[in-house]
Amino acid sequence: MAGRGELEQAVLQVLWDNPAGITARDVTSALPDRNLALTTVLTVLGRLGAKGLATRDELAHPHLYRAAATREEYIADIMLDALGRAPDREAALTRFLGSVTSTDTDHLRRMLRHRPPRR
Amino acid sequence: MAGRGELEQAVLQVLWDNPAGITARDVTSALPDRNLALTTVLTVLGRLGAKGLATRDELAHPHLYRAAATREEYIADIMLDALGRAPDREAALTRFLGSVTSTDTDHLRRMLRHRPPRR
DNA sequence: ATATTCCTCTACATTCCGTAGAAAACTCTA
DNA sequence: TAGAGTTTTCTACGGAATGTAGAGGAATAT
Repeated sequence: MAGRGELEQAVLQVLWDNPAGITARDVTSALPDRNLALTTVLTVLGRLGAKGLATRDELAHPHLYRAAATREEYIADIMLDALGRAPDREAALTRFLGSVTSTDTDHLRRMLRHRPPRR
Repeated sequence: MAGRGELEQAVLQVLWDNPAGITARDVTSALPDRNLALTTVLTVLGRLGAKGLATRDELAHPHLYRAAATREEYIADIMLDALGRAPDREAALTRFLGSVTSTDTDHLRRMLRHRPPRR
């Protein structure tokens, strides 16, 4: 269950930008264009928590919220989830490689060189 | 805009399993557990068409429906979309590689060897 | 021509999301 | 310790997406 909504995404971004934790009020301030009520942000944070995408430190007052996973973990999870739904992983990976930029393939090559194949 | 619903996914699967095209009635038959009305399937097929995920041959009677993209293209698109939302593509790819199976990395290595780096 | 099958249009219930007020709980300060 | 201010919870509502399908017109078959 991924945070699909626009606002949920925006709030997640704020959480990722504040890894040390952030209060609901400061999340609101971090999204000035939206002019959100504090309770709106609290609702969204609660929903993100219910989805396992955010955690909160209730010992702190006001509560501190954090993203449950890093941005990269979140992205990688989406990618892995998609890949996992492919009946033929290799074919999906092939198609993926075919659409990725050459910079990406360069990165991949370098990374794979540093993690040599299991033998 | 991805076909996010459960039923839409199930119908997409049927379309992928029948690349030559399939009638709405046969889609219904392919999902016996759901016991769906034919019109339900037609509605879903229409929605998938509106989303660009399915096409139909109206010259045939009954109409023949097909997936607009292969399963692999669909999957790869989701992966690319996720990757595109990463501020740091390299970091996301690194995390992705870290979670993928060793079979997957073997495949990737082989594929990358066949598509040498642009120089 | 008529029975059968198919397709379109319309509709309704449910769930998710954006949004926020009312009221309870907590904290600070005089 | 009693307000005052802040924070959190609960409840709610409107709009969109989705699952579901009937009514009735359109196409086909016999």
